[in-house]
Amino acid sequence: MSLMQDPKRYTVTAALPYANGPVHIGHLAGCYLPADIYVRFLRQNQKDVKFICGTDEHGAAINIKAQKEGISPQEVVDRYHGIIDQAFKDFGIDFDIFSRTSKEVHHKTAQDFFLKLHEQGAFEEQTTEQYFDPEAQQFLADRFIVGQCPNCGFEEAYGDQCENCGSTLSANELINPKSRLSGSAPVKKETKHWFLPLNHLSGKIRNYIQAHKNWKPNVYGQCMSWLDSGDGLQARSMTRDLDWGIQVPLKDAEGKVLYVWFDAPIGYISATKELVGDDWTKYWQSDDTQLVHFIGKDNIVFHCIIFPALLMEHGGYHLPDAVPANEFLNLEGQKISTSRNWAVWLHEYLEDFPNQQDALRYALCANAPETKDNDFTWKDFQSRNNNELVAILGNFVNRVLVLMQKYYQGKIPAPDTLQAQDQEVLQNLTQAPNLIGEALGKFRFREAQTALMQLARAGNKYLAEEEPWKSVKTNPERTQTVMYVAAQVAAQLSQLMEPFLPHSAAKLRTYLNLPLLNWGQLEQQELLIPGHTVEKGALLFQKIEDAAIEAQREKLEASRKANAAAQYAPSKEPASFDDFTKMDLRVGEITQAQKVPKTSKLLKLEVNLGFEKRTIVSGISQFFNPDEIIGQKVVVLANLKPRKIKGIASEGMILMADDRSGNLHFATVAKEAEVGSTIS
RNA sequence: GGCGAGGUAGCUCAGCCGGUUAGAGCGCAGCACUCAUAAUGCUGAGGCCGCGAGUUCGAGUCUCGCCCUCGCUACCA
Repeated sequence: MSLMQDPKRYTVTAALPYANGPVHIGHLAGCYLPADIYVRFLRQNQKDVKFICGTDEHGAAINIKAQKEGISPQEVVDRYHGIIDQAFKDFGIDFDIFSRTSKEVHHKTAQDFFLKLHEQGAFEEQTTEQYFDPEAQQFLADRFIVGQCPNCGFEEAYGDQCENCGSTLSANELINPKSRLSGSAPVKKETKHWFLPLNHLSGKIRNYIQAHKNWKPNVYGQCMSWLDSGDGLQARSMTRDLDWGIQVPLKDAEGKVLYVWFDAPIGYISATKELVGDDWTKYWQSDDTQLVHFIGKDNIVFHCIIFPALLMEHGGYHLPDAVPANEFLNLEGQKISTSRNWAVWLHEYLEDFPNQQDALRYALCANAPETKDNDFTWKDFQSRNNNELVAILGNFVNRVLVLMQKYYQGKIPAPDTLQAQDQEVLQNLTQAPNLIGEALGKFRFREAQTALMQLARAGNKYLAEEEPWKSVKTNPERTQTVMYVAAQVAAQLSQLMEPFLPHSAAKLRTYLNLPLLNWGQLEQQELLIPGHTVEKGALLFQKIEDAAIEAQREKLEASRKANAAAQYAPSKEPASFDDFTKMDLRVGEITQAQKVPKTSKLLKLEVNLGFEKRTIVSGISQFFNPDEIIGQKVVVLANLKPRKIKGIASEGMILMADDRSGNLHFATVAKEAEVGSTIS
């Protein structure tokens, strides 16, 4: 989506951060930094733009966090809203509004939106059985149920996933489920919910997506993948049984709230209302507005399919024009993980590197995961800062300021006749705004920032070739010309840096006594007229020493060690001898093995137990080839109730050792043990 | 297993509506310079463009198959 279409105004949103934790560099690189750069660029172009964000404060995870810490959900979201808001301010992420979904205007907006859809008959009511806590008298969201993981035996698995083995679960699969509210055993009870059927919209959605073939391949591809998937688009429940969130505005909906994924994107709309009042419709319901959603790749489906579907059903809305989703940023080769504390938190970064937010902005933009997952390393961060920001950009500016002071007491000299090389540099200056602007219009932030840096490189090259420190002794007129040209480069940099490095750009402009100019004005060559005075200034960027980098790596290393230590599965509850004797454990021998078609983990085994042969389906094919395990002696749980897996009746279970890396090994017996032997 | 996105110099990444000798930054090796945070500039070495077929006068660039990484999804009792 380029600026060429020249819409009347822009609505730019950045994904609402979830208010149950602080934000880290992955969030910044993937979403907020590119959004901020884009918006600063639009503003510098005098565009009518509203940059919208805020915290997403509903949903079960916040409830849980509150319970864990013994405080109210409101206290949780208040705390993290504050931390996140401050972090964004510190990094210069310059929203027009940073709101929150707990605001009244949002509750009202979301409820009205829901009611409109309801009146239009957009929802299907469905009654299903859900777990209900009789003691707390409420239905339990998946995350409110704990129980034993059917995969790994972990006792504290949640109803949506097991944090020990990482598998995705449904609450019905948990063994001995317990309510996290009261600790009591939940009962199944019927409950009604409002589903948005997406299937009848699939044609419209497909047309909408296909009208945007220019979207990034990762975004377009994932949308089409959803539309083309075998089952098509499924109906999704837009409500939940929960007491934290936005009440479903219907009579028969006591204790039910809007699903966070319904309410969160509407938060963009509410925040716009809060910001501009009745004018909000211009930013959401007018086709001469360009609507851009910056998100991470985890949000693609919601922003490209579900949210547009909601807007379509409601009617009257302009649909998103661009969704420049980034991929993920890894940290030192590993996935960023909040729970494993494998992250660089923004607020902590600033404690360690005060006033160096532009260094991080620069490094993250230079290495942004625009087309694929990227890796952030502290060493790369250091070299970006030291070799590029300090050595190329900062150094060039400093050279100019120092020479200007030394030769002309800060007064811009009048140029003599411009030679070819002077004109070439000046021409570079007039072309740069377009070059950078075009890249930004296409959401190519790395490319844009590289073009900016090229200008500083050109400045250094120009000084090295013209050597004003030599000519000053022999040819004052020539020196004046060279310094005049060099000063123009510094001036242009102070303007073009603004979207990327706003703090340093502002500093530089004060050194140069320049205001922030419109992007359109930057094509004029003479930003600094002869006679204009510039200040002595100071260094724009600081070098980052090895010790500081080492300290950060040690911090991560500590997390790594803590994680490794915690990786043993926790001990289980005591069991009685009776419990144990219920298990019929036998020695068996694998006599046949073959892959189950269309699965990645399953092997169909035939196991000889001596008195009979059993068919057992086992999820081990990622660790063993069928051929290799024929003849393998194994321990079999023989009296496990048979169960059909992928249409095959599995009559027992092979016992496996599951190590801390998740590798499986056979629990086995001495070779001479006879098949069919009992184990006790 | 299905779907999607990637696999290009030691590292991080561009390039891909097919077209002469494949690019950038960092790192590395030389040289030059000293105004500058020992900063800068120049030159150079370094690439079976994941593997194998095919289409074409011509393929990182298109088609098919395979391998690897990441994501979604099915599956593990």
